[in-house]
This record gives sequence, structure tokens and C-alpha cells, in this order.
Amino acid sequence: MATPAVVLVLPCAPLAKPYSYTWPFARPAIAGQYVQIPLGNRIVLGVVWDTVGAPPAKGALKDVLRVFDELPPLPATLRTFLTWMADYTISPLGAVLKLSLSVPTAFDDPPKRGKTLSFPWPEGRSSPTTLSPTQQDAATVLTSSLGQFSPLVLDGVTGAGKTEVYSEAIAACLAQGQQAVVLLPEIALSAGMLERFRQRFGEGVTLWHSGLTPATRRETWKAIARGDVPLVIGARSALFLPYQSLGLVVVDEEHDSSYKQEDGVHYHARDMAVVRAREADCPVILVSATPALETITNIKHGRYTAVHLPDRHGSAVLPAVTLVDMRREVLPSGEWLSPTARQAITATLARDQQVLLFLNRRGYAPLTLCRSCGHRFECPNCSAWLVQHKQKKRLQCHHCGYHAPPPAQCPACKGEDTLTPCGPGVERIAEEAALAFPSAQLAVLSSDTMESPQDAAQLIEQVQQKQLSILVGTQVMAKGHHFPALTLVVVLDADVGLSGGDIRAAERTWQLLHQVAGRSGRGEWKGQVLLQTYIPDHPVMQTLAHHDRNGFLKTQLAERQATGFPPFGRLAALIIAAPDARRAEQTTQALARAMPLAKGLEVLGPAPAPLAYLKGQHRWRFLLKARKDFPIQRAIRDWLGAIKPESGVKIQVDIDPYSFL
DNA sequence: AGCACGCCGACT
DNA sequence: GTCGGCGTGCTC
Repeated sequence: MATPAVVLVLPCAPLAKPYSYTWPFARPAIAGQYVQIPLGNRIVLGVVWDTVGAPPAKGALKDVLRVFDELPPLPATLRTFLTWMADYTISPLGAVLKLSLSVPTAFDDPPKRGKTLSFPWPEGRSSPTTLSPTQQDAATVLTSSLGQFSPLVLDGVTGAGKTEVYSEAIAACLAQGQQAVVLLPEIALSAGMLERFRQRFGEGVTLWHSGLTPATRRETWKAIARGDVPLVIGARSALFLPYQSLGLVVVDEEHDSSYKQEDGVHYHARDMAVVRAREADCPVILVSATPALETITNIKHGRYTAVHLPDRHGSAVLPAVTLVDMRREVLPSGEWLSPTARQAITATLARDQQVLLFLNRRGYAPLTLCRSCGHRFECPNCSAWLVQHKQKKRLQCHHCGYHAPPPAQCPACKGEDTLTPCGPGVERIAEEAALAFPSAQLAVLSSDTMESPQDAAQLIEQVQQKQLSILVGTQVMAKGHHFPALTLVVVLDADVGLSGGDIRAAERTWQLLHQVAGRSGRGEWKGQVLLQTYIPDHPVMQTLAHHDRNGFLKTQLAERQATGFPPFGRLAALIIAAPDARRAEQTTQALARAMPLAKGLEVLGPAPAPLAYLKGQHRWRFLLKARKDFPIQRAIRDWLGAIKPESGVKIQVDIDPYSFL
């Protein structure tokens, strides 16, 4: 009588490693099989990580309870990817597995009734639009890379037809019977993008994001795992789906910082996408008009292959970018539209064309204070000001969700009617524009007015139907949309974002302003962009005005190289957070005493984190800056192993931090 | 992440 | 004398 086999199962719980279980079934275990196992005193989902396990040092083995055989096993290429990622991000392997098994009800039985989703594979693969010769050349490079790992960068200005070009590669991938995934930043606003893919590839195109209903989510997940879904358009979480036969990964707007996941497992979806593709042995296409410095450097070093699309497609040409020197403009306090901008708006409206006033600040005013005693309204849970929202009639924290109605009297001096808004938000700009251009139809487009995809779609529709002439928008307006009649973009405060010690501030500002500038003049008329700035001589402003991307990249790369920051060095952050200020500080001090000393590594801090109090947590931060070849993960693991955090203190590790908050 | 175990404050 | 608060630690 043979003894029952012992297998290693990774539970879907934040555990560092798989556990051993006995395999009580006659048929042998297969790596990747989904199983049900007892863990503690509950029953959880797990994945067979290895068909050969070993008894633990103490305690008895438990039996695997059930095998879910109706789906093919979690592919080996995904398992190796998850293992790599746990190691890279210093996260428990089981927590990373959870990203893939994001559908807790997938294996519930009896299987719920409801519509069965069907995802037809598209037939034929001809392009609905005719590609230009340069587009065709680019498409050929992408298409001929299918079948093995190759990191490609599709680099082309806004309007050059990048989507059409990479769609050719998707079509070829699907024609070979393999699945493709397209990652987009902020999927909720990408209904238009989905429509374009549906037109070409039919009903086999599926959205994947956090807003799906549980039933749709479950059925979609299962269909993907079976290999039945040809094309997934999704947010960064779509990278972890258990594609049965992944043949292509596309990361659109690869420079976008919303690809950086900042809670739970910290990761950058663009970088993870490259590794995912490497493990799946398929191409990954990074798409952008303004590739990240990291990406540019990877091209320079031959790690990535660039595919250029130099022209704007059709008649559209690049907009003229003019710097408005705000030091020379005369405007009364409480107003932000310069006389130069007002003139341009008047002229544009007279031509029956549309205007975008861009300000990356939600609400009415970023700060409210008492005019008699100077009291500032601050969030009780964060070291941040409360933002005044007139539409919603409240003061709101943009970090934790706290909000309160504006009080009738100042809580400090009890003065009546003394609250004064300070500084502009989009609502306030809309107010100013409505006064200045009373006959214009005007709307605010921000995450507050576009909360649901339906709201967003409705507003976008109104813009396209030309029912609106002045749009006042935050960065949600910078992305993707195609408004042929929009010919003037005014950036109210082009300098915002350049202050603060963020090493990527200039890069992000350049990318954002370039992207928002690209909203202008996408139709038959030439576009115009006005950048209101107090620092017109700044390299960011100068290179934007001259469409000099290479000049900008040169200044930035030189600066990063001189300082040893990424992409020329590695960065990691340790955030120490606790509700109790004293305990947070004590743990920080313990870490400081155990600080690693090594050649090629520099530890900066500890210092209070940029938001020293956030969501009720007192926060400290260390920054680790290392040479490119330095094993930063090992140093951090050793460091954390050397101390014991005070009770209630959490230490978060962020490899390759982006936001410095 | 759950969930139980454990050690200190107000109750019938 | 118990009920229950949630800090701490484990899960093959």
C-alpha cells in the first residue's frame, strides 16, 4: 500500500510560502490545479505549487479537500511570474497570488444561474482603416515579433494612429489562436477605447476592471482561464488574469503614473508587464507619445526595441504652443485667466470652435481660511488642507475621504461669515469663465462630475455634439479623447507640480502638459496651446514650447545621471506608519540603529513622510538609493529581519517608488 | 486576510 | 465571580 502523496499548496492568503498537504485522491496532482484546503479553522482556495511536498517540522499534515478540475491549471508561466514578483516587491507570495485569484466566488457551487457569457473569436483580420506606409512598416515590425519575448516601444505623437498600428499585432495574435491583453490607465474613462476595439474585434473584446458586477467578473475570469476570451482591455489588475494562452501584452500610455500601485502589493504595472511577457514568452508593446525616462534608457541600452511613428495621421498638425509669462500679465486678485488667454478664447469662440481650460485641481479652492483670525481648515485625519467643493457644498480631504459642510462660523475665533476661499480649482475657473463669456455653454469635467462611466460618456457626447463650448477640466480631460472642434487649450497653472522634491516632477509635468496640448487641433483646424507660467525660462516650458522632446530628455537624463537617481540607480522607500505617534517614532529609531551600511547603497532619512499624518497614521520614511547592480531587496529583507516593530506599527516597502507621498 | 487565544474593565 | 474589548500570532 503506497503512502499518499504530499503536495505543496499555496493558499490564497498573505502567506510567504506554500504549505504541504496530503493528496488523498487516486489521480495524481498537477501543478497549478485549483484546490480547496483547510487553513487554520477555515477552508480556503489554493493552488498546487509543486506536486512534491515535504512534511513540516512540527504538526500533522491535513488533506486537500477538493480539486477543481473544470478549469485548466494556473499556467506555469503565471506561477513563475508571481514568484518573481513576490521576490521583487518583497511581498508574501500568497498575497501576490491573490492578485490572480481576484474572484473569490469563482469556485462556489452550485454554479449560479444567469447569463452565460460568450466571447466569439473574431473572424478575419483585415484593418478597417487604411494604414499609411509608415504605419504599415511599424505594424509589420510588431506583428513579426509575435511568438517570442520581445519588449517593444511604440513611440509616436498624439494622433499618429498608434492604436491602429498595435491593433494589427493584436489581430495577428488572435488569428494564431492566442489571447491578448491591453492595459489602459484609468479604465473607467475608456469607454470610447472599448468601442473602437469592439468595432474591429467584435464581442470577444472584454473589459476587466474593479467596477464589474460580481457575476460578470466571475464568468469573465473563468472564460479567460479556459482560454475562451480573445482580447481583454483592462486596468493594471488585468495583468494577473490566468490567460490560458497569452500571446501579446500591450501597455498603452506606458508613461502614466497611475500604473503604479501604491497600496497592498506595491508594483509598477508597466514593469511587471515586461516580466509577465518574458515569462509567457510573448511580445510586450509599450505605447506612448512621451515614453518614460526608464523606457528611453532601456531603448538606449538595447534592452527594448523602439518602433517610431513620426507623423500625425491625416491633415492634423502639431498645435502651436505659446508661453504666457504671468509675471507680465496684469490681472486682478481672485482671477486666473490672463488677458492674453481671454483674447484667444474670444477669438476661438467667435470661430465656433471649442476651448479647454486645464487646471489639475479639483473643487473650488484648495484652501479655505478665516479672514479675521487666519484659521486654516485642515483634515482631522491627515496633514492636509480641506478642499472647498461648491457643487457638493462641503469641505473635502482629497487623501482620506473626510468631508464636512462648511461651518457658519469660524471654529477658532467664532467669527461669522469669515471663511475665504484661497486659490483656484476647476469650479472657480468655471465661475470666472462664465462671468467673462456669458454666452458660452460651459461644463466642468473632473472626477467629481464624471463619477460614473455614464456621466463621463454623457459629457463626452455633449462635447462631441458641440453642445459645450468651454470645458474646464482636470487631468481626466488630458487623456485619449478626440474632439475635432477643440482648437484652444489654456493651461492655467503650468507650473503646478514642478515644486516639491519629487525627482519625477519635471518629467510628469512635461508628459501631462504635452498630453493635454495634444487635445488641441485634432481635426481639420490647427490647434493652439497657451501655457500660463511664472517660470517661462524653465527647461520644461522651453522644450514644450519648441516641441523639443529630445532636448527635454537630454536635460532630464543628464540630471538623473549626475544625481544617481533612476534610471541610473535604484530607489526604494520604507514607510513606517502607526496610529500612535510615539510607537511609530520608536520603530523608526530602531530601524535607524539597524540601518544597512554597504558599498553602493545610501540610506536617506529617517524623515517625517511628506504627508506626516495620513488617514489617522503617523508616518516616517527612509529612502534607499542604490547603484543599479545593488541587491536592494536582500538589504531590505535583512534590515527588516533585524528589528521588531512596536505593536500597531506597519512597515511598508515600496520598490521603485513613484509618488513621494 | 481571518480567526482564536489571551489578558484587563463593567456588569447580572 | 463572568462577558467581552481588541492586541498578538499562527495558519501545513
